[in-house]
Amino acid sequence: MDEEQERHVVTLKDVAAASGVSISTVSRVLDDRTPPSRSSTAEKVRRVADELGYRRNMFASGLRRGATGTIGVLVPRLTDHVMALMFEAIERTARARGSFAVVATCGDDPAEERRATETLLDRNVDGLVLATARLDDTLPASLRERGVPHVLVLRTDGVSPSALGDDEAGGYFAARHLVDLGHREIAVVTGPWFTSSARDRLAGARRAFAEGGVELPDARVISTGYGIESGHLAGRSLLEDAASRPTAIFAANDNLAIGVVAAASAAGLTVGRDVSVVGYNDIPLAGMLPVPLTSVRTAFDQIAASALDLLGGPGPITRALPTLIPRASTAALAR
Amino acid sequence: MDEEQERHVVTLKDVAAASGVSISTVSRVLDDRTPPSRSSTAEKVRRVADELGYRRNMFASGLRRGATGTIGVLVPRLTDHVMALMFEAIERTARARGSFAVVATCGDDPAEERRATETLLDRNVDGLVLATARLDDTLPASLRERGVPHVLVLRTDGVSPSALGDDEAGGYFAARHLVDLGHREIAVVTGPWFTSSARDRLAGARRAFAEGGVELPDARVISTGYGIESGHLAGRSLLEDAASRPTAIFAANDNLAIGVVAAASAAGLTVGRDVSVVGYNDIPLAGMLPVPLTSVRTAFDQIAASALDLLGGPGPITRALPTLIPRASTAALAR
DNA sequence: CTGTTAGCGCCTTCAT
DNA sequence: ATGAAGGCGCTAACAG
Repeated sequence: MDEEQERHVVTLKDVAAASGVSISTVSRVLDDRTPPSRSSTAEKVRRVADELGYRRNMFASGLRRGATGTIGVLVPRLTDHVMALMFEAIERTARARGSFAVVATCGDDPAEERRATETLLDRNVDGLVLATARLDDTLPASLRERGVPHVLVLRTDGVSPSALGDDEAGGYFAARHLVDLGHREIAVVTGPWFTSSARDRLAGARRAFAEGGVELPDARVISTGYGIESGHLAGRSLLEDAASRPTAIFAANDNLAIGVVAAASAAGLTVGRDVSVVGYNDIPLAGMLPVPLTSVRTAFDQIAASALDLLGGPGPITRALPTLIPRASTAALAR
Repeated sequence: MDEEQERHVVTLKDVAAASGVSISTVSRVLDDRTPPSRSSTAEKVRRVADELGYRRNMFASGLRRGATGTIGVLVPRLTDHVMALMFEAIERTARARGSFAVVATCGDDPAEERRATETLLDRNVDGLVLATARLDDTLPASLRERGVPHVLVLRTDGVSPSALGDDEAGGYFAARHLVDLGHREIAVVTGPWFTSSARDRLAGARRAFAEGGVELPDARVISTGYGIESGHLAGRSLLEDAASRPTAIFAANDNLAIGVVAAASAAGLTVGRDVSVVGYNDIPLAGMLPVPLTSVRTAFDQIAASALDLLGGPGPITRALPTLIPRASTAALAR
């Protein structure tokens, strides 16, 4: 019956009138940044605000405060499972800390990346989380100059505060696993050379190979995209010639691994028997494939937590240790 | 050298001062909602604004205008590929129309759904796009009462404006495909019974079966979640008994299909030879599996466009026609 | 078309 | 601890 009243947006003024105090008192009582007062006035104001269904107008509040409780996240695409996992982890963490995470996607295009960054900045975000860093990228540098709080995740430019997985260690675990299984003819399919993750995972693999006395000729290293398609192509070129075929492949990303597996199937090879494959990130799908995929699990939640920590104060580069998850796609080398 | 100047945020006042006109003139010239004036003053103001690097303060603007150019999107989770595809389509469409899409995730929990809705509303979004509708859900009804502009996508409650795929038709296409291939022992694994998509896809399948004179006993219908895991379980229970085993399975979602395929592999069956499997949505992964998956392609972009149209004026329920994409996972019944 | 005037809802000195 | 007053940056009436 009192529909009109329902539709009216409740402001501080309404709460003040209803509780018989001034607007500023209400504002202070309802300020969530300071420890809540236990005075009777405060109690009453809170109760009235609740009854009336008061909700702070973020625009007015943000305009006045400067800060907005919003952090902007930039990812290449959300349809990349790794990025979706990363964003969800950031969103969860932000929410737990009382912030809201908004995301923008920009593909792999640096120009689009800048545009998206400005869009996010236009929305007065308190800080920026970038999962898009290229080693040759100038965006982080320009953010540093402009004094924009930001942190890089998953990939770094080597300078800005970054929350990463320990890709070198992960690469080492994956390669070491294959070496331990007796493989000596091993290929590595890694991601785009402009990402620190691709380089570091390869570097870690090289270390394991050196330890195990395994050669890694250049022809056995393919740097490509991070999509399934790329893995498919790489797998085909590695597996087509039966004579030079490796017995194991480390794909520096689960998508790449899935592509490699598809190529192996197409070549009539059974993964886990004829050829071993290790992926990276351990996306949920990895364990649910027809042949469950051995992978290196990235600690997304830990990375998200570090990232938000680094947004607060200036900090260095952190690296969360990953874990090898062995499954059926890797097996001991048939002698 | 003029770092200080760089750090200062440029406001309308600055632009006004620099161009020798009043603030309101600048405001009007820079108003992107009206056709841009070609007068010399306007030209000059635009140039100055550009040089100074003016960017509208969305908070101040939003506070004054009421509208914010932001639409809120609610999905269960972004790690569900279907939802990631849907959101990306909405984001693209929104951007093309000059809006910005923000997303919140809420799992499958109605309470969380309400919380997330309020969070989005608190951010003064101009409208809400919900991909979370349950048939028994009261949220759309409450949004209708409160007069909040909203549209449902992919799933409907049957009342609020909705932009859907034509799930009945899609279910028909999938089942008809199997019938045409000669299968008569067919099972259907569909999604949660509280989603319109699960019910409609099953209804479409039933129509195809009826047309083809194929029986669908209750034991051959499994309603479950929309995750890979659910598909795996359903597949196992359908395929474990060789005597009663169906020769084909329609999974009303690619995740379910992937789970079914994994179960088939585990049971020593080769998909496409021993058992045919059809999925739904045609996520990019579907075509890249070891055995490429036959699927029904959902027109996400078309759905996104309809959704934003419906947000404008009140409208009915639209259904975008899907397309069957036949691949190697389905084959003619070996006689 | 231009400028002047009043706020949008909130926060924050500054007094009390 | 409270209230009064001013203003964040922008836009919408209102006059000229």
